[in-house]
Amino acid sequence: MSVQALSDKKIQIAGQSAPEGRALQKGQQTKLAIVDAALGLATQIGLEGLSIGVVAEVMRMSKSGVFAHFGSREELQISVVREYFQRFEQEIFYPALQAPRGVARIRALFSQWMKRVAIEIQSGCIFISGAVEFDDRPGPVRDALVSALNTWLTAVRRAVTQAKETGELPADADEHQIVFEIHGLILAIHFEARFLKTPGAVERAQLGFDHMLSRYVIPVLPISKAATAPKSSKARKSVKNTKE
Amino acid sequence: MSVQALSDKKIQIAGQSAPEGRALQKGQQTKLAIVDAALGLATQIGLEGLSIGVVAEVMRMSKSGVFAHFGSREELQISVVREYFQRFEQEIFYPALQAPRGVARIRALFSQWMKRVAIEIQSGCIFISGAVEFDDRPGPVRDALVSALNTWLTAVRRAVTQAKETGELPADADEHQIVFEIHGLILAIHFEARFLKTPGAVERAQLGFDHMLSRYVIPVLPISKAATAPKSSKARKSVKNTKE
DNA sequence: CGCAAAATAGCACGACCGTTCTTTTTAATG
DNA sequence: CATTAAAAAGAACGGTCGTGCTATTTTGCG
Repeated sequence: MSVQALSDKKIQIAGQSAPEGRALQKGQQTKLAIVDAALGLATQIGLEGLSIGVVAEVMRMSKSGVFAHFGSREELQISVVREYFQRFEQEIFYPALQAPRGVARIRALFSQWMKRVAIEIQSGCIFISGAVEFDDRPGPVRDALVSALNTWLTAVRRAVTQAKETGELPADADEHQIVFEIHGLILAIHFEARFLKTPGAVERAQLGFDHMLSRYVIPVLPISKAATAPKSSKARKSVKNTKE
Repeated sequence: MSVQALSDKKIQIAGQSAPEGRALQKGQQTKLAIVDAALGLATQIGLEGLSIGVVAEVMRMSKSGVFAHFGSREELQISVVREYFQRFEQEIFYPALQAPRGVARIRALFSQWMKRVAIEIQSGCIFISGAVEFDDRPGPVRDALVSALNTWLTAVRRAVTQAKETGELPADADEHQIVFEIHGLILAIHFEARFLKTPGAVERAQLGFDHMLSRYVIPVLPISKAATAPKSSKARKSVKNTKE
């Protein structure tokens, strides 16, 4: 059975419960456990450092046992990227949605992001290590990484756009520029704290963020703070398309 | 002969010309060529991706022929890091020294740095990829990277300090904070341009830099622009300790 | 040229890698 | 409980890796 066929089977199973009504608890269950273990490893040693042998060792399984769940190492890596993104969503994006639209939500997003980064100073970030590892290595893993990153950055950009709509940020503010600078601060934390072990990186990023925002935020409230632009809002889901 | 003994011999040769007056042109010459080839490879595939076999292939040499020059892969990696740093100095730091002390030199440093980064969008930066690869992998390679990076960042920080001394930046400006933000912009270029292939990253970094500087720069000149603080200046060399 | 040392090549080793094929064990259903 | 498919293990493959040996070639000097 080829890798393609194996992959198709997985999709089929996941797609419509089971081919002949069979339950399939154990398989999916251990697969999730493998991805979890692989994710833990990948944050430390990177996606490229991830080897089936090491994952099998951690899982106390045979190499072929692990392999059978994915059909290829690449598929395992992609599963890890997807899982990482989901947790990213869960831990950063959704909590920030509780803050009201506008600058408050931008602050919440940055705050949550930094909270996560502070943890990742010890464990590492797959998006950052993956970006370096797959800089110029085309393929599905790179595609998965780019897709996840773009989705995330787009979500942050949308929060900035909303702050323009609420009137807290000037209409000519460039959301791409703002997110670019925010991203830079996050990357600098990783670099200085995780690699150089320089203390105070998180505080410096926070300071840089405050400086940057204060450059944009309109101090006096225009007409009414609650006068948000209504705008059309289609049904949305996940980070990519969100209701709120 | 052990790796240690081999390494000692190299040091001895490099240290005092030759053990018995022998000339050693060819060896050093090909060694430099190997490092050059390895550097070119490392910028693309990273220091970890660097294998003696691939280097040998590029050099049209045997693996053992390449190996003999370094005694270990690690030593080859360290040589690459050192060479990269020297070129970094040469292409960014020294040209920027032609600008007068103060904000002008900070601008020159950032400009040269960005010019280099713009090229590295295609080729890659060993400092960035190395930082990710050796995040939490102790050893001499990591040490070499950290040392080079700290030297460089310290040099940039010193330029900021000088701008405070010339009175162009306020005395309470935090050079570490400023360099942190500059570094973030550079990292964001790499991420967005090299990985995400987002256009306009260089321009965004330049804009972010201008914004940041304009937040600090004192618009009206205090007393006299030429009234620089004399300060004690010991003899200096290289990026680490520079006369000018 | 001839000779010694340096530079390079050749070869083999043990280790780990991803993957394939075959066999055994486990799990879920009738 | 028996049956059957899923899940996991086992073994082997070709490959690349860094490295250690030994042999050969090349280099530079008397």
